[in-house]
Order: sequence, then structure tokens, then C-alpha cells
Amino acid sequence: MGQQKIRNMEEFAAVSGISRPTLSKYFNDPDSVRRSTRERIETALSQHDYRPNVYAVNQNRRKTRNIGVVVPNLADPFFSEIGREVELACLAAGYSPILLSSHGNPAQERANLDSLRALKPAGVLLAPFGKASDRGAIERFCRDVPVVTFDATVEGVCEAFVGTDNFQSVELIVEYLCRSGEPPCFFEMKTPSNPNANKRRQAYLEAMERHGFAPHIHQVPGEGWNFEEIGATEGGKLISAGAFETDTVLCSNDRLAIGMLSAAYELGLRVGHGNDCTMRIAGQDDHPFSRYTCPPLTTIAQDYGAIANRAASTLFRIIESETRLSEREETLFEGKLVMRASA
Amino acid sequence: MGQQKIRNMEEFAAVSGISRPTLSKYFNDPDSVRRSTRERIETALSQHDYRPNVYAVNQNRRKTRNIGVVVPNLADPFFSEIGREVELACLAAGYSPILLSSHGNPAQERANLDSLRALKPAGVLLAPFGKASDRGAIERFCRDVPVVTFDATVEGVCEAFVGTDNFQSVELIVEYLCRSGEPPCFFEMKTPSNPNANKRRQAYLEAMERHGFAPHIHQVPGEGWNFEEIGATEGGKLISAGAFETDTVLCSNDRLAIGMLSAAYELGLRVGHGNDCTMRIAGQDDHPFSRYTCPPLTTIAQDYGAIANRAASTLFRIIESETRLSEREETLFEGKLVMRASA
DNA sequence: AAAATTAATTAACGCGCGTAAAATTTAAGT
DNA sequence: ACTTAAATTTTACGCGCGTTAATTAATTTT
Repeated sequence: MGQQKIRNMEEFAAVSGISRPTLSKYFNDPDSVRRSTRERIETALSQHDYRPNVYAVNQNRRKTRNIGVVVPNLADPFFSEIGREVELACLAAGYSPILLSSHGNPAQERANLDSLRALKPAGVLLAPFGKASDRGAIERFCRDVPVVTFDATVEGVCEAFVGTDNFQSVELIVEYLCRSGEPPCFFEMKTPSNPNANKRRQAYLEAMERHGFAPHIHQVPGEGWNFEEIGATEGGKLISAGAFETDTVLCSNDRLAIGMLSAAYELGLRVGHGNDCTMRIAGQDDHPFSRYTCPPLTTIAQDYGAIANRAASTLFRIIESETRLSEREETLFEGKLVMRASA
Repeated sequence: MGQQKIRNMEEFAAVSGISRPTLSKYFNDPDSVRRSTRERIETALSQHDYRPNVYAVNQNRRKTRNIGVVVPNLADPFFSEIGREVELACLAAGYSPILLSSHGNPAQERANLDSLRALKPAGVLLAPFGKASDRGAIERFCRDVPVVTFDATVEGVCEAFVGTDNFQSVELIVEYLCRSGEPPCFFEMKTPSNPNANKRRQAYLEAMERHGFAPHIHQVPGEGWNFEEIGATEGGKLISAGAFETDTVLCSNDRLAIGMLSAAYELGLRVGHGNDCTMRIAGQDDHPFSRYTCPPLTTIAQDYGAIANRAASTLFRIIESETRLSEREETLFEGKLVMRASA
């Protein structure tokens, strides 16, 4: 390895015998220089280990190669998984992802966008809160930076949206539940911040009508992101009060279902589709922990990988074309039924 | 708000009527200028919204105010929680945290340190893999950047370590388990990468001896970070084979315990300390999901907040004193017994 | 009010790199 | 070998801010 440390590109030009502008070209895009020079640079690089100063580079480049990735809550394994997928896609395309969590707090989401703005990112992949998001702030941000939203959408803003087709997904599981037993009641929070929740409720209503059953929606109070807690306490209350019209409950998401399963267990109820079971509980999202609940949770799996990759590739396309999309693109992936023991 | 956009500090100096060097002082430390000028700057700031260019600032400053935070796996809620606490501590002290996950991959840990080096951070808070970490790389990194490790340690390197006192914690739960029923067997992975696992095994052996019981350690194969899976399949095998010498199992961590609980449920066993129960299962870490398992998991809680804050404040002390610690500091916080239904 | 202290201004340089224009070299094509 | 096109080198400027030294202004002290 290198003997004396190389302090800047000038010095590296000296030891490598390549002019500084050519080196600059190389570091911007290794393929932009002739193969022979590229090889000379790379051997020099292997002997002296020099890396361009990030700050100087980004100061002078019009657009950085940074991609901001903002998710509402990294403590939720769903978002840490999908965040990870997005990061990988960025890396693979030669961009530098910067992952920020809004920690369940819409004000933090706004703060994250502010921080990102200072980093002059080439683009941003945003999983917004939805209704709870600061719409104005996001709109303003989208004017300055190409943004693709994923998972949840803020109606009308941003270049594109990639998510799951809630109507297809809900139909899938409602159909299954109706076919295999009593039609499901729907369990959710009264004031869900996530727009998917509203679509899922709507989709439930439509699906139930389609199958000729009366819908039963149960909304419970509760704030914040402690969904398991809400599912356990409020879901438990409903169960023990006998509030559910049928023996089957479709939860708005897996985390609520996990809480409700825990409450059912406490109440000594056996959940599942067996003969010895009292009720069925199903979720939505295929949360990483859903296969370890008792019993394992029947749910709808979102295609994390497809969503992440499509969102990323859409953003790259916008960045590289240097033109905004003429109209807002919406891509919805289908959910898959994951049948386990709980329903 | 501002009418025309301010492009740089020069222009902001013009509109605010403050000279550029004074502004520069202000942005470095608002308290370094006279109160009257500070107020003038801040009113101008509220009218024109200007922010210094991050890249230009960091290029010229000797040390940035960036703090790198590296955790082994953000998909593990334990680390997303503690990572969050650390971030908050950095923010509160006026630093800019940059959270990176190694995604369960030691090579990624090294890559993360490389990325961080390019950002010239003032310091780094590192939760290393431990044995699996690239010791040489970490040592080299520590020579250049002040580093405080937390959660897990790499023996001998870095300025300081903050973690949980495994010997105290394990004694606590072993004592409880012995007192309240049959003495525990110990369940863990054969090749744990986390050094805490080794300390916990050792602590278990010592605690059992102290209480006059024969220890029984069961190690199962399995690679990677899918602990629940390993706990479920391998733990399930042991249970159904009747391999455990007593009816009580202490798992090396909560995620293994969550898996084992799921296996026990599948086997139709009732877990807990009630009369109708077949076995007891306990964990360690107080994983965020442990209170929603069936039954809720008895475990040892680490003091996330205390660990995060102590690690951060120790790092800040080193950074601000501009001197390396004369000797390596080790701080261990006590665990607390969390009694739930599983044991 | 004068002297002493403290703070702000002016002027100027440097950081490490992007980038543009002109001059030169290299490679490819006939 | 000669023409042409493509790549590289030289030279030079600019980015936005940190920082320093000398100067001037504002504040505090006696």
C-alpha cells in the first residue's frame, strides 16, 4: 500500500502520471476514459489508496449522486425491510442512499426533508405518512427534487407512486375467508394515518358486497405507532364483549393482528381454522414476525422487493432523463395470500 | 419569507448587513457573537431562510459535527430502538448522526466504516458484531477516529465500551427461575457471533454453580440472523425429543425465545408458570415484541436509554476534550427482570 | 470623557475539486 | 504515411465557506 499519504487529486495525479482533469473524469464515470488510462489509474489506485474528498466533489457537482430514502418508522420491521431493499437498489445503480426514519412523527418527516434538501440529493424515495404528512412541505420539496413515493401516497403530489393494490389484496383474502368459513369482520384503528388503511376499509366493503355478505367494521381508538398494544387492549375488549358479528376478524394490518392474537391467547381462546378453534384472525402485510405468532398468522404478503425496485428504478429514470414526468405514474403490485394457521 | 433566493453567505451578508466572517462565526457557534448581532442575524434568517452549504462547510472545517452510528442490523428491533436513542442523544448535543446498518453482514460493517471515513466524522458510535467483525479494520479505524462501542465489544480496541452487565443480568434471571421452579437449561446457537452470547453462557454456568445446580447447555446449529427461525425449528426439535433436562429453558436472547415459543405452541404445549403448564421459557433483552408473544415472555430488560446516552456522552467528552482516553473505559448497566407469563 | 477592552469589518488566501477552452497527444481509418 | 477523430494535458477559473491579519467600530471601565 501507499507509503506517504495522498492528500488530494493533485498529488494523486503526480504519483499516477495522469492529469487531474482526466482523473476527475474517471471518478465521475470510470467508463468515460480510455481503457488503457483506466487501467493505469486503477493500478495506481491500488497502490496508493486515494479517494476524492466527498465534500469538495459534492460542492462542485451540480447534482450529487445521493438518494434520500425516508420511511415513517424504522422500528417497524416492515419499513426496515423495505428500506433495506431500496438501499440495495440505489447501491446497485451507483447511487449513495441515505436512509432516514421519521420515527412515527410527521414533524420529523418534514425535518428529514429539510435535512435532505441541504444534501442536494439527486432524488428522494419517500414512504410518507399520508394524511398526517405535511402536504405543503412535501409539495414544495417535490418542486425542487424528484420524488417517488412508495407504500403510501400523498394524493396528487410527487412524480410517481409505487405500492400494493389494496383492492386486489383485500378481495383475495376476503374471498378466501368467505369461502373457507364465516365472512370476516374488519378491525382497524379509528384514526389511521396511513392511507392504505382507508383503501383497505373501502376494499373490504366492496369485497363483502360482491360476495353478498353484510360488512361489519370495528374501529377502535388509539394514537401512535404502538399497534400491537392497541390490537391487544382494544381488540381484547371487543372479543370479550362478543362484539364481533362473526367468528372471523380481518385486521387492517399484521401488527394489529399480532396484538389481537396475544389478547385472544390471554382470554384462553384457540384461534385458527381447526375444529377446536373459536375464532379466526387474519392480517395484512406479511410482517416478518407473522410466521412466529401463535398460531402463525394468515395474511396478505406485499411484494417488498418488487415495490422497492420499481420505486428506485422509476426514480433513476426520472433523474437520468433530467425531465419531470408528464403525468403522475402509479404502479400497484398484487398481494399474495399467505395461508397459515390463524385463519 | 424571502423574496429572491440567497445563494451563498456573501449574499446573505449583503441582505442582513452583517459581514461574512461574522456570519461564519455565528453559524459555527451562535454564542460566539454579541447578543445584539446574534439577534440581527436571526431576524434576517427568519426573513430570508438561508442555510450554509453543507459541503462547503465540511470541506473547510477540520472536523465535521457528524457522528457515525453503526449497528449490526436495523431489521432487529433491538437495534432500531437503541439506534434511535443514540440518534436523539447526538441531535440533542448538536451533532448530526448518520445511522448505518451492517445488515447482519460483517463485510458490510467494514464497508460502513469506509463510507464513514470519507465523511470525516467527529466520532463514531459502533455496535460491532464482535468476533465476526474485521478486527484489523476496526483497529485501524479507531486510530483515525474516536470510537465508542456499545452493546457488543471487540476486546481491547476503541476508546470505551458501554453495555449491559451480562453476569448480573443472568444471575438475576437464573436466581428467579431456580427459586420459582426447576432450574433452567440454557439454549443458544452453536456459533454465536455476538460476544454477549459467550458472556451469557459463562454467566449461566457460574450462576448455576452458585445455586448448586448442574448446568445444561444446548447449542444448536444455524447461521445468520434469522433467530426466530432457528429458535422455532431447532428449539422445536429439542422439545419434542425431550432433550431438556428440566422443564425450564433460558434462551440466549428473546428472538430465539420467540421462535421457541412458537414451536411449543405448534406442539400443543402450554408454556408458563401456571399449574396447567408443561414448560417455562425465558429470554434476554426485552425485545419490543416480547410482551405480545403467547404467553408474554419473561425476560431481562436492558436499559436501552441508559446505554445509548452513556455511549453518546462518552464519545462527546472524548471529542470535545480532543484527547484520547488514557485507558479504555468500560461501563456496564444492570439488567432488570421483567416477569411475564412465560416463566 | 479618555483609555482599555471587546467585537465587527475589510481584504485576502486557501480548501479540493468541477469544468471549460485551447493545445497536444494518441489511436483509428484509408 | 497521411488524414481524422477521439482522448489527454495544460492552463485557468470558480464553487461557498473557513480563517487569518490588520483595521475600524462599539462597548465597557476608570
